[in-house]
Amino acid sequence: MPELPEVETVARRLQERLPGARIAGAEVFWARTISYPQPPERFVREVTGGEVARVGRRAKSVVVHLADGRVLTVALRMTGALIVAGPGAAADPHARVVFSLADGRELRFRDPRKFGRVGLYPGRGRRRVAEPFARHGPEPLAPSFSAARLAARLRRRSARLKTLLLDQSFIAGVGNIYADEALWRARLHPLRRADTLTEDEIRRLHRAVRAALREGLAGGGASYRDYVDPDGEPGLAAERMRVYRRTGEPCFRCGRRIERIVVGARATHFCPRCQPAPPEPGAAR
DNA sequence: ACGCCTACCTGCTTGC
DNA sequence: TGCAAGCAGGTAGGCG
Repeated sequence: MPELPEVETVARRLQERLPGARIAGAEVFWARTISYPQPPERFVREVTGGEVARVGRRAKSVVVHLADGRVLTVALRMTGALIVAGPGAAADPHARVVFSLADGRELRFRDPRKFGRVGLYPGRGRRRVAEPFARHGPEPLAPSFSAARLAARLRRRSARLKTLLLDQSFIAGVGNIYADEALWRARLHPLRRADTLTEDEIRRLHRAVRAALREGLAGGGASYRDYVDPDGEPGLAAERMRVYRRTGEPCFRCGRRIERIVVGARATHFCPRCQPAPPEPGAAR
């Protein structure tokens, strides 16, 4: 699933080739992909004529900043991909939204499972449209995301660590894969309650989240199967995962077999020795 | 605030 | 070999 490192990688690749491009038209093949504005015809009308200024990322969304200040947001969700196709490229049966660029290229949003969302929002300032990232938490890789800041947020919460890491209003950009990887790095059990962490454990978690995301980023965001970059190239395989989907395989740190449990309906992988169970009720093994 | 559930979706894997 | 069931999970929204 595209999480922060994958989305950031996509955004950087697009930043290399999209700025200056003018959107000559758009076609929507799956109406529900458009989150705003509605109906899709209005989205098409309003996006047409836009010029790409730069491409960035917020949370797990690619954010295309247009020259007039509006932003085109693309939430890749599970299987979404943004592809830059040259003139004459074969049609893609999974394309949900296709932007034709004035230079003859196409920017395609392909998304087999149709979970992804594309929106066009006014820039800051005027208008009272809900800002698309109003409820999102801090960016974990931002310099301002300090251990102290994380500590302050954790102390207020009693939820389980795994649940919190997946909560986009708590921290933006972490998904199921990097949540498990970060908890393994921090040697923290996924069911630990946030407000029970010691200062040292908080520091470990802070470091671990950032290290896991940075390593994913360094690998070109290659953590999942459906990933393709804007050239349509698949990422590297996910060999660097320490626990994710390694159920029954030995822990890289201690050799103990990795276990899989379900937390909040999400598959969760951890090492029962390195990540000791919380001494709370129901925390058997 | 939290946990739990359902819905949204389709492709891949698993099991018989 | 073929086919059906189940799994995968990001996020919104509803309920207790």
